[in-house]
This record gives sequence, structure tokens and C-alpha cells, in this order.
Amino acid sequence: MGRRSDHSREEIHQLALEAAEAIVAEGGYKALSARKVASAIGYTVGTLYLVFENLDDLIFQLNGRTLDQLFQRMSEQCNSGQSGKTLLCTMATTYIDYAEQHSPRWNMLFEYVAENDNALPDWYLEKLGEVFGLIEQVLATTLPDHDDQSISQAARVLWASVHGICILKIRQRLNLAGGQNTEEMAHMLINNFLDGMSQ
Amino acid sequence: MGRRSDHSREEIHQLALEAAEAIVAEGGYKALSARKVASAIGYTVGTLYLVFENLDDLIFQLNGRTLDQLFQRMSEQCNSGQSGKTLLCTMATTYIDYAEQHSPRWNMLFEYVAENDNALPDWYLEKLGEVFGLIEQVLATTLPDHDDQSISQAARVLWASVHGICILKIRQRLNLAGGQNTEEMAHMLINNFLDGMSQ
DNA sequence: ACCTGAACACCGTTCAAGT
DNA sequence: ACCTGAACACCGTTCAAGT
Repeated sequence: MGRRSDHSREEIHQLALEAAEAIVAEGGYKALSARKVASAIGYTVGTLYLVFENLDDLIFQLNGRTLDQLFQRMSEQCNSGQSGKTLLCTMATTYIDYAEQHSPRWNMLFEYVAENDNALPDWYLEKLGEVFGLIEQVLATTLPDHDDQSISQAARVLWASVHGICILKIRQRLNLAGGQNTEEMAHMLINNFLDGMSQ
Repeated sequence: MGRRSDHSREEIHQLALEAAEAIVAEGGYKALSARKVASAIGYTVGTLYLVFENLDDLIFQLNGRTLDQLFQRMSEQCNSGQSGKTLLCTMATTYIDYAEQHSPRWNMLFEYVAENDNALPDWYLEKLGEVFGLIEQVLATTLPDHDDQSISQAARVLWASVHGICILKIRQRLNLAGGQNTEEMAHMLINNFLDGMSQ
């Protein structure tokens, strides 16, 4: 046994995250295990615990990358020349498309709840804040008569709502008679919510 | 080894569900295991598999009971003499209170996704449909100018949205600066959505 | 210093064998 | 007929011991 140093600590860290992404994409978050990740990168389980606190730590970091990807795709829409309701609908479509195309990974992002009432890591909440920040920016120009606090609250309410539609669809809790598709539902929400706010 | 017949099949079934409820309430859905349920009711693991297909089957049935409880609490509000936006806000509060008071159990209700693209059991979707049906009824009297299909779609969009706010709060994904409480957010949503619909 | 591998205490699920 | 308990193939996590 013993030393190998084929890879630096940082390299093992990266390799592990990439292997974990592949496992989740392939078989869902339930297929993820420390042993599988380790063997996928050619190390033993023990090594993983030199680089991550535990499996939850690895999951959080993977989720952090997912948030980065969501943020990037949504922020790209902000420079598309659209604005107002149209832009918000486009951003919702981007969000929904990501969720549908990467559903195992997207699922994992919202599944995990820390045990023992531990709060989520600060950097995690910051990344979430950035996503909500995008919505705030768009809302601020769309509803110029509202103050900052009102915009901030509306952004949270609106995006949590889009998220709710998305998650019930992905989790198959909206397979009821007469169902619209996810995108139509999100657009119906955005249009009516903004009309209500504009009165 | 062998026969005991202390309890009928049906009794074992009930005992197991009750034991499972207690375990989840105590330690969250991650604490639930077939072995724990079995030992809590004084049987061995094997016995559980005479009464349930597998652990997921047990979870689905427990979730079915949770849906029944939600339906009952929400339908009680419908006879409270309130109507329109006020009634919908009360129902949202009921939904949110249940989620906050029984968060491990409520979490489990929306966590589980069937593997292999198996759809949820029919009886499960029916129970979900009953909850959405309540919202439809209230919306139908609140928005008399809309046809049935429009009401049905609005009910799904509205309640999925309330759900989204609720789940992000419970999963601590809305612990961002300047946060309102869950109830305020849901009420803001309902008021603006209905104002939009009424235009 | 770096990594191993065996150990510990758990899982879900099955099914031959006991009464 | 009813239930057991041992077996199988897995888990997450730790840490003495090898190089």
C-alpha cells in the first residue's frame, strides 16, 4: 500500500466530482456512492475522505457546480435583447429545460436537506442568491414603480413559484387529467403575477 | 421458527405503517429502514415483505396517508364561511402549517421519485387530484367568468406555486437576506395571481 | 506523506427451512 | 400457513499499518 502521488489533492478532488457527475447523470442520485466514485477514479474509498469531509460534502460541491451552470445559462438570456415578461418567460424556459435535460442532477440540487438542522454552507446560499439576483434585476426594470424591497420579495415569490411548477412536473406530481406542459404553466404564472403586480 | 399469528396480515400492515410514521417523525425519512420498522413491531425483516412489495411500497402508502391528512385539513377550511382570495390564503396557510409542523413527513411526500420511469400508482395520483380539486372549486366561484379548463389550469399553476414557496423554505433554499416568512410569500403570490387573472 | 484495505455497523431483499 | 434467520450484495466512515 501507500504513497502514489499520481495526482495532487486538487486533481483527485476534480476527478472525483467529475466521476460523481457521470454516475448521477447515468443512474440518478440514488446510484451515487463513495465506493463507486472511488473506484471510478482508480482510488480506494479511504482516499475520498482525504479530499471531502464526507459524501454530503461531495454532494454539496456537485450541487454548487449545478447552480453555477443554471446561473450561467440564465444570465446569458439577460443579454438577448428581450425584456419584461418576455425575458422572464425565456428565463423560465431555460430553467425548465435545464431541469428536464439534467433531471437527476437537478433533482439532487433540491433534494438534500442537511441533517441535525445544519444550515447550508454560506457559499451555497450565495450562489442561490445570485440566481435570485438575476430575477430581481429583470423585475426592477419591468416594474419601475416598486421599491427595492418589494422587487426583492417579488423575485423570490415568483421564482420559487416557477420552481414549484417545475419540481412537481419533474417528480410526476402533476400527471393529472388535462395537464398543460411545464412551460405553458410557468408562462401563465409569470403573466398573471406581473399583471397583478402592475395594477 | 415459524407461525405465530399474533396478528392478521392486515394488522401487521397497519402496525408497520404506524411504526414507520413514528420513525420518520422522529428522525426524518433517512432514519427509515425495513429492519427498524420490523423490530419496532416485533417481527423480523422478512415478515415485512409478506405485507409490502418493498420499502418503496411502504413509503407510498405512508405518503398516501399524508395526502389524506392534507386533504382533510384543507377541505375543512372550505366550510369556514370564507371565500375567494381570503379562503385561498387560509388554505395556503393550512398547507404551510402542515408542512412546517410535520416537515420530515411532508418532505418524504415529495421526495420520492419512482425508479425506472415507473409512474406513481394510480390511487396516488387520484389523491393528488383531490387536493387540486379543492382549489379548483374555490377558484371556480372566485373567477366566475373563466371556463372549466381555464380554472383547472389556474388551480394547478397556483397550487404548484404555493408548493414551490413552501418547499424552498422547508429545504432552506430561501434563507437569503431580507426574507419574508412563508405565509407572507404565499399570500403575495395568491393576491397578485388572482388580480392578474381577474383583469 | 500518501494511500490502502480491512474493519465496523449498518442497509434492502430473498428464500430455504423450521414449527 | 406463517414466520424466521441466515445469506447476499451492497452501504458510509474510520484508521492502523504499509511504502
